[in-house]
Amino acid sequence: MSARNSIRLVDVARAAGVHPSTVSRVLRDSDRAAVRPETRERILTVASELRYRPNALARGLKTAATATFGMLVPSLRNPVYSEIVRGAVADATRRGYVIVLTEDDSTVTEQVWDRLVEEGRIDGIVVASAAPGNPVLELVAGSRVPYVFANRRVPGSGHNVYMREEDAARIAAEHLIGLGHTALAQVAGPLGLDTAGRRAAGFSEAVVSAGLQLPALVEAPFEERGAYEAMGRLLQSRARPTGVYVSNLNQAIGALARARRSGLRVPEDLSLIGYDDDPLTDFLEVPLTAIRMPLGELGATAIEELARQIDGEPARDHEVTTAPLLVVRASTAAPPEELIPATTPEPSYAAQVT
Amino acid sequence: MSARNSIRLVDVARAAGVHPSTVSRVLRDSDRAAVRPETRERILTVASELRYRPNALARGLKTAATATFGMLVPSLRNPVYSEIVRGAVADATRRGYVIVLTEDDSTVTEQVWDRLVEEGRIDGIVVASAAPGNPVLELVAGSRVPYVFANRRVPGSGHNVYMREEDAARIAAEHLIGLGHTALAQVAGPLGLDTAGRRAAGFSEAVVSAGLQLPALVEAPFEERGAYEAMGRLLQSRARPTGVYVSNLNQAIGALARARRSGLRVPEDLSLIGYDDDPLTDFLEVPLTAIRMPLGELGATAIEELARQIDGEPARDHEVTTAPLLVVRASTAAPPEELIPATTPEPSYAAQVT
DNA sequence: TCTCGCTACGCAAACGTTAGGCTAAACCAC
DNA sequence: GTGGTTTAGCCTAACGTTTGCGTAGCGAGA
Repeated sequence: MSARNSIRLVDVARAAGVHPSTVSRVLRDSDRAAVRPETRERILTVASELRYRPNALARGLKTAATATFGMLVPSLRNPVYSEIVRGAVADATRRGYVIVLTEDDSTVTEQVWDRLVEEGRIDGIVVASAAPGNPVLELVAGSRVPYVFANRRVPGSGHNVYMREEDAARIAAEHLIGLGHTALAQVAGPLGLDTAGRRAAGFSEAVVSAGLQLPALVEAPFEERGAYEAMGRLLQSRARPTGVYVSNLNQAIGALARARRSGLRVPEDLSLIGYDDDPLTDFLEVPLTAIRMPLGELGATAIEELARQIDGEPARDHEVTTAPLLVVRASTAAPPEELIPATTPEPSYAAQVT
Repeated sequence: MSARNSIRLVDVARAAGVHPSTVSRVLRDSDRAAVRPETRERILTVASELRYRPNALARGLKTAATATFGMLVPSLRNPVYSEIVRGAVADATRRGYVIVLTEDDSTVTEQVWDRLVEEGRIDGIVVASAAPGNPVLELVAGSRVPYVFANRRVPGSGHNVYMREEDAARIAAEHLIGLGHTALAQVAGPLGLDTAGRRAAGFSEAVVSAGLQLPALVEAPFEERGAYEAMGRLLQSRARPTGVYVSNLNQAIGALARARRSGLRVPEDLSLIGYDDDPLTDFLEVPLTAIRMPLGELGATAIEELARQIDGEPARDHEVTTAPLLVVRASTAAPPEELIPATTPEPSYAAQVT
């Protein structure tokens, strides 16, 4: 048992000449408790003079609330999740919560879940690592801790906080179409992942509803090498696309590398539009036109929904409605053949050029 | 007070027909307690059948230990800190700890400190955001929670976990010198920061001890724009350098942009070597030769030192001795004039080419 | 004067563990 | 058979809060 140094409630009570319960009431109930203003004042000043801080464990034990949230992310290497975490941490801090963060690499999922949820360390949990087959799905179902699936939805769960992936894909499609491209394709992420699936569907739908052919789609893992190979397949196909939407930053980088190695100039021969904006993309070999998503807001909204559930409100889905932002850089331009239709106006969503 | 659903110690005790304290002893003391193997077995099976998990708050209240560490990082946007956090989280998980993560943006430092330390939520804290004037320095001094300064040292604290920044800078210097450069310079970070200062000193020292002139040094903040301008100043100086060491990834990117805009070819006219490796640097306009640091190990070592302090051992400094790794890419080459000395061998540290 | 109803606080029992001390039985040697 | 030592497990008091309930004291109405 380590050193117990700090001031306790009873110390404040003694110093103020009242019973501990009165101190607790003054400190908790704000001004609803029946206590003389004079007494209240005395307690308050004594508490602050002694620099009293309530012990979180004792309080938590009594109230069954820890003021702590858990958060599971698939990887901190991915700046997308760093940004979501930032938003969540900031919002949690504002609300008086702290966040326990773990990388959910599935070798430790269950162990970490026990430690956080079953041992009562947290009041709620943000799961950003949901994917088909992840054991966390069963764990969530078998418990009654407040929870939220962030970014990656779990269909039917009613606990999803997500962004407008389809909109993002549509904006990408419209950007390419607006530039005059008609031969479009996409490098998609693993379609089993909710986000990847929605981006892919959104892109296809936007292209088709513009009257163009269903764009070719190649599925690839969310990293450079997979997209490099996927891009290779796209470029070898008979109907070589002039505009390609790539579903993730790392993929975009791999795709860019492949285009270069195929001797294609970007954007002169091939337009590339990516997803997941990052400051670094400004400095790529070809600065990447990309869609910037409201990631911080996603994280904050996840926390907000947890707070709602803790307030006793029923869980619900949240769509983060802040519009995805088209950031036009150098990787997109008109297609090589001059096929630009006369009256295809640039769409009217917000666009920022950096 | 929210729902109390889970199995408690007394439930296990009742089911096993023993006193709660016996259950506690069996579960805690492993095999040192005086309890019949038969009884122990019964308790163990009952506990696991009921899926008993001890309540962390109650246990923590009693033992004054939370199995939780706090961690303060300056920014999660910086992948360097993401990587340190990854290492720390992984090691903490292995040791049975969880990590509460916060971005220390100094508007909330004190509030977060109170919440974590003064309210007794954590057993120790990793401070990766130490910088002169940061209020956390006083808070640490005024408390007796176990703590570690990671990455950025606080001189004289005896609680530092840090990497061989000087070595990294020396390796960079030797690489440039080995290529034949004699006109060297560096873009340094804010010299008040421990890491930046050591990198700068290490570079200068290595250059001077190779018999070359003290290299020019320009100080700039750790971001693209500052380095862009710093690089401008370097390039305008009379003795324009042919080899430049840049102290941080973002700075390197800014420096690269500036070189390009000055019409200089990298590496033909100017060699650039950076710090802080990142997968993305492979795909920059000019893939960046850089020094890769053992960031994950740094994070893990910080946790290890916290564990040591908790075991009652006196705090001490740790140098992460894993050698910085030179990753040679395309941004460094021999200087434009053929001045390569005949017998300057490439230094013998580990080098990886990607 | 007696009750009633406030006001302002005290009392004590929790919350779920852990750990020091104790006791009863069993064992051993004499 | 007695006394001393183990062995195996129970009893109880914490850890620092919160909170339902109890109750003095007081003024007011009858």
